[in-house]
Amino acid sequence: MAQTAARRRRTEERRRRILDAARARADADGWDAVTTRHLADSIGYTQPVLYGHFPGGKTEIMRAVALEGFVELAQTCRAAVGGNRGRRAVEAVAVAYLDFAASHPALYEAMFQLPLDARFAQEDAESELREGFAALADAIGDDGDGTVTEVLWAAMHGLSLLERAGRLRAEHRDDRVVELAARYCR
Amino acid sequence: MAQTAARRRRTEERRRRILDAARARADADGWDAVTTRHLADSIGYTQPVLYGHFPGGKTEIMRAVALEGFVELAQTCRAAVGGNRGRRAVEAVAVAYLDFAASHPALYEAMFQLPLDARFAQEDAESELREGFAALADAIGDDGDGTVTEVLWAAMHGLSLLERAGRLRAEHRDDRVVELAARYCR
DNA sequence: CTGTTTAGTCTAGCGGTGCTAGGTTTTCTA
DNA sequence: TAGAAAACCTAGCACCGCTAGACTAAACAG
Repeated sequence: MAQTAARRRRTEERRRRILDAARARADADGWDAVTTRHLADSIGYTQPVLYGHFPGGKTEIMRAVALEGFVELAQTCRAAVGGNRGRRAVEAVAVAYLDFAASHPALYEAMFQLPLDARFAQEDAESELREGFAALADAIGDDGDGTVTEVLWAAMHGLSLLERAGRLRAEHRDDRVVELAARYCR
Repeated sequence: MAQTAARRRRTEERRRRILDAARARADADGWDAVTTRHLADSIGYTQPVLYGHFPGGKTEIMRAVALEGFVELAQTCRAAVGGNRGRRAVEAVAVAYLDFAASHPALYEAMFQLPLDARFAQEDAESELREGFAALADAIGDDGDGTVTEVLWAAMHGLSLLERAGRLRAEHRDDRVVELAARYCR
């Protein structure tokens, strides 16, 4: 039985290594470069071992990475709001959000862009996602039905993606944040 | 020489069929379902023929489709603005933009999400993209340096993507448009 | 009309992908 | 220590984007 626990520990540890390897490779070279063969190589095993940990294959691995991303993003947004209120809060959360997306491109991509199962958001990630949403709503003091928060979220999401795609002028990033905050405080 | 013209016409026609087939298949089943083999089949030729028309392969085909999308989107936005001014103009353009993205998902994906060459936007599509951007700027009467227009564009872009991903409440779509227009008129 | 060049097209194949069936080895249990 | 169970690997499937080289049809020159 003691060995069983050790085994479980090893399993858990290897699961971690798979996710870390996937995330590292994805951040470096994009998700296309994350292949099951490379992933298996990087943990010192062969392909089928991956499927013991993630029966759903590459898709499930990406899902697991994305899920961690939702947790981190919600925490990041909460921390950014801190004691700020009104315009300051919106600016802080916007900066934090854009920084997060910019500094973890592959993670953000897994969270929002990859064709993961559509029902994904409604299950595991739902609570994490809602937590992040609530952080946003608090930041702008949304006391309505959440419509304003949805629009703010969409704006930050769009800014993240267009910035990364190089379609917005990088030198105007701060201006955009200011502009955004001015239009969404209260 | 007359035959040469006929040949060119046939070439042009086949190029059209390739693009149409790609776009149709992509809209139906996503870009992953657009394979060079299926594409060749659907025009009645074999794979290498595609590379005679698009030496860059699948990527170049997607690029060509995306380019047409930029033209259509710019026209759509211009038409939507029409004689409207202020808040009405923003609402009209937002509705048109979101409708466009929703009704041509694969086209929109090719335009903004697929990992096409980064320098893509700076070349062919630049003028079309700028045209669409100008239409937006006009709609909101942006007389500044374009920062506001960038933020509005990002908001619409984000709304499009989050809506399609099923992460916004579909029944609140009109509310979001109203909210958006209220915050970006003037 | 004939021979030659050129353009168009196909066959076959490369290296890569995600994924898996089935046999082998290692580890744990009794 | 013998047998059961878990862990792991080999080998292979069907598919992907893409291309070299052979073949055929059309255009041209004499």
